Amino acid sequence: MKKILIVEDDENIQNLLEMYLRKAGFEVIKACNGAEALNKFESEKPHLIVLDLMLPLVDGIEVAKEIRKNSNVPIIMLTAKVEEYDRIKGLETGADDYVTKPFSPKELVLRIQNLIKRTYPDEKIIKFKDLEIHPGEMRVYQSGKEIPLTVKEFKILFALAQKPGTVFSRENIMDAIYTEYDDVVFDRTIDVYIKNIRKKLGDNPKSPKYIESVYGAGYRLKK
Amino acid sequence: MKKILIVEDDENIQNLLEMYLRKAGFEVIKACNGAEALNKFESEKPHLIVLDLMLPLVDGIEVAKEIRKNSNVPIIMLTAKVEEYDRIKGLETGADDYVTKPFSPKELVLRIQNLIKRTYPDEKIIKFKDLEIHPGEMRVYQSGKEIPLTVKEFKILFALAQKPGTVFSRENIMDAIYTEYDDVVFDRTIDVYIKNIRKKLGDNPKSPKYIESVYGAGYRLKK
DNA sequence: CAAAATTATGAATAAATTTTGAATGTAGAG
DNA sequence: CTCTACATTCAAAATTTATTCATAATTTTG
Repeated sequence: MKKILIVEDDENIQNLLEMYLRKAGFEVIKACNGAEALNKFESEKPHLIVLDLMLPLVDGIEVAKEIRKNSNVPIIMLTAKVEEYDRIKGLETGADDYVTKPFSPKELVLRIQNLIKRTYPDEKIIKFKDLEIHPGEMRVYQSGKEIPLTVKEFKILFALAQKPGTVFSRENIMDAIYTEYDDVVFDRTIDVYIKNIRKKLGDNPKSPKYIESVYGAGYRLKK
Repeated sequence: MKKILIVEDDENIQNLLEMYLRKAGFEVIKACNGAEALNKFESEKPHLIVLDLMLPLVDGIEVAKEIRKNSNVPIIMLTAKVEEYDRIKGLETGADDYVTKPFSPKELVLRIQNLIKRTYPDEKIIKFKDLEIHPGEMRVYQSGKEIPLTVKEFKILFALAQKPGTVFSRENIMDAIYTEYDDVVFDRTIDVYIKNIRKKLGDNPKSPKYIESVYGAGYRLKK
């Protein structure tokens, strides 16, 4: 989960942004002037900074420069007017992107997401024995050959692969599969998923290569 | 290579500009009145328009307004005199920049290059199998032949093509299509777009060449 | 070893998702 | 205003997946 630092003295904008960003799944930290921004930057180490150009006391550009001395954290600059944008557009301000007020929160969120995605390249491919698990593609490859899994099957294998060797109870596994609470499913359903995954991977419960049954406890990947 | 539409009734200026622009690596289209300008704009989809304010029959401002109804293509307005510039400078004319006659062709070329750079930051043609996706022109070519897509269809295909192989949820896709937050659309609308894109590309959901359905998750381009 | 508990599995059924053709809504062009 | 293109919704059909169930197999325990 990515941390965003909002540096903005207008409390309304601050709160608006916070709301949208939280909704988009980000953790939010706030600062309302340059000094505070630098402090929070040091202590919280955010993954991205949204920085108002016009700040009390210290200019946003100065803040950006200061941060750039130690870090390449992506910075999105908020500018109040188009003229301001024109003023700075030629400058080396250290910002990675600009958004002009008034802005659409949705657009800002999109830009943030893009920049985050660009800066912190993707989810990691998990390798386990001859398996490759690609979360983005929702695909599993076995010795390079794709094994088509359903979404639930994929999620289970993915969950188990987070910690090979660790036992996952059926309840653990259900938590990984179901996003909603109300979806109560019979315990043994998991067994069927496991059976199907094993079948597709050519695995055998008696002498498993991948998925071990742990009697009375659950399942785990065999290390 | 960027296409510039010159709308100018003075043939000397037309030719002068054409020469300079070609030399600077642009493709040049010409029109000598408003009606022709609008036609060429439709058919040629230029990346930038140089528009004379004084035109026979229809005023340049009217042409600009007309174009602005459908497009944000950058427009540079040519004005004959400083007084004229004063007359229009406060108006919302839809122009992005103004150049006063007599002008130095070099300066105009510079301004065009700037505006192009600002408008089309790093436009890259995406190639995917036998498809070519041109973001600037909003066009898709299949084995060199243009496949006419609507704006939304184009945006979806473009979004998917950013990361072939990666699954895009319907929500992801909607984010790519809709810029405003309030524009909430029924989930299944995406399915219909996909259907239409497939139809136009001659793709088949059962054994897709391009767009794969991922049951329970979304869509992705088949790598 | 036998009883009890747990897991494995094939098959049946239920549920969910996708595909599609058609209907409806909407805005712009002529 | 009508015509057209596009966006959107709707609903039925086709497809795929999720879940349950019954029974067999296996493991644990005493």
